[in-house]
Amino acid sequence: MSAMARPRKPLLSRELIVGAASALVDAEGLEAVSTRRLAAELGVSGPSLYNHFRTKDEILEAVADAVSAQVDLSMFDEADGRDWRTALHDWAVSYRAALTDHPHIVPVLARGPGRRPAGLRVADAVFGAMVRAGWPAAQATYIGALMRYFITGSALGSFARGFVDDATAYDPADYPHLGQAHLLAERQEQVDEGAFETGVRALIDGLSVQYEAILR
Amino acid sequence: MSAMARPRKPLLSRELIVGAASALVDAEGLEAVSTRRLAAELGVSGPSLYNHFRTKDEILEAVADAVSAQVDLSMFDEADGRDWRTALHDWAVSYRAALTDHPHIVPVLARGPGRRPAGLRVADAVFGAMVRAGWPAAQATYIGALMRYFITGSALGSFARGFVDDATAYDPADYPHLGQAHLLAERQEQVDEGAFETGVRALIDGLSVQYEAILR
DNA sequence: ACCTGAACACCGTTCAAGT
DNA sequence: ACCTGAACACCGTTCAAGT
Repeated sequence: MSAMARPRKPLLSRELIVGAASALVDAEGLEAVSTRRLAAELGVSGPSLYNHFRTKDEILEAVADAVSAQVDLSMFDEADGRDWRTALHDWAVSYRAALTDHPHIVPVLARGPGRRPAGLRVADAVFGAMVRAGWPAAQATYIGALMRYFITGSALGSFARGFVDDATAYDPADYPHLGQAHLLAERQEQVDEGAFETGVRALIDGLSVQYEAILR
Repeated sequence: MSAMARPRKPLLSRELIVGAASALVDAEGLEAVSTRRLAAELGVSGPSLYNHFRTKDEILEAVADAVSAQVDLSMFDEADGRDWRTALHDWAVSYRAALTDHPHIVPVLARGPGRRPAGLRVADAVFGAMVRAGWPAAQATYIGALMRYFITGSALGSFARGFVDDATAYDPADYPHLGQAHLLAERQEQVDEGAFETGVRALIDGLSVQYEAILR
């Protein structure tokens, strides 16, 4: 025995590392993830991780990609036959659900699709479906982008979560219309849900107006 | 002379610190801001900052708030008389401009208004103007939230910036519709601009539909 | 009150050494 | 190939000491 430097079977793998990192992020947040802590969780020493990932950031990117992989894309299948409006709405709901399931990784996801395979698959599916529905390529690109803006923005900056649960923080002399802002903290999810649903509906209704104009 | 522990006039102030931090964030990004580095920029030692702010995070919050303070709110003045649609659009453009002027601080801003005075002033102005225009309080809350989602999401996750400028990164077999994705990196600002303008227009058009329905 | 240097408990990452 | 401990150059924050 003694100083077991290399076992015959690898102790780690990318999958193992991503799994432990995901669990740690979900349980304790992004700040809890240090290479030493993550390695300890896996029963190895810190530098071992560098045999499988080049940087800590690559590990977090992989965690984010695993979340993107949970987004349902079946509504964009050619065989599905859903109207582009319905498909876009259902996708937005599925996307948001994936993000609110793993809120702590959203800041990483919000940086853009980058090189993450699942994130790119999402962008590809939306673009393809919009083009098939008759949108010009340029607008299809815009739609993929703007939906992403809204969905990640909503998951990241949850409006209500942004307010502090403390009446004294909001002097009515300073903010005449926010008298009950501290109440928002209590009704957090309701405000988030309502704003999200209202926004998705508005976006799709508004896009419909442009769609009709394009088809004359 | 020798070990000057305390001068008769303070070397630092909150304003001085926020100014130096803003400059550093703009020039080199969030990661460049360490308490030691920031202090060096101000000609003092690291721990000095803790006489004026309780944590480094409070300094970054103050930097974010200074950006919020640059957002034009005059379109929401009662005397301005602009239609709520026009006011919302003009405000969104002003808000986005403030964020793209200081892109590195957006991740901090996107966390929500929290206790930042200028951020709260923005939320207050939007809410007040929507209520005055005839929106019920609940919808006015939603509108403030969803516009913020979209604007910060757009500033944060700039779609095009998210793609890598490297043709080999995107195998057409994996992403059948993203064949020219690497081209997006070149047309970065154009895609961002187009997606933002399309999205704002869609949001406001869609809200108009709901507005008409509410007024019967 | 406001600054200092020293110290504490951390970081991400590199690297020679082991099997 | 894959793990280790030691080391490097950092972190944010606390605190006693100085004026």
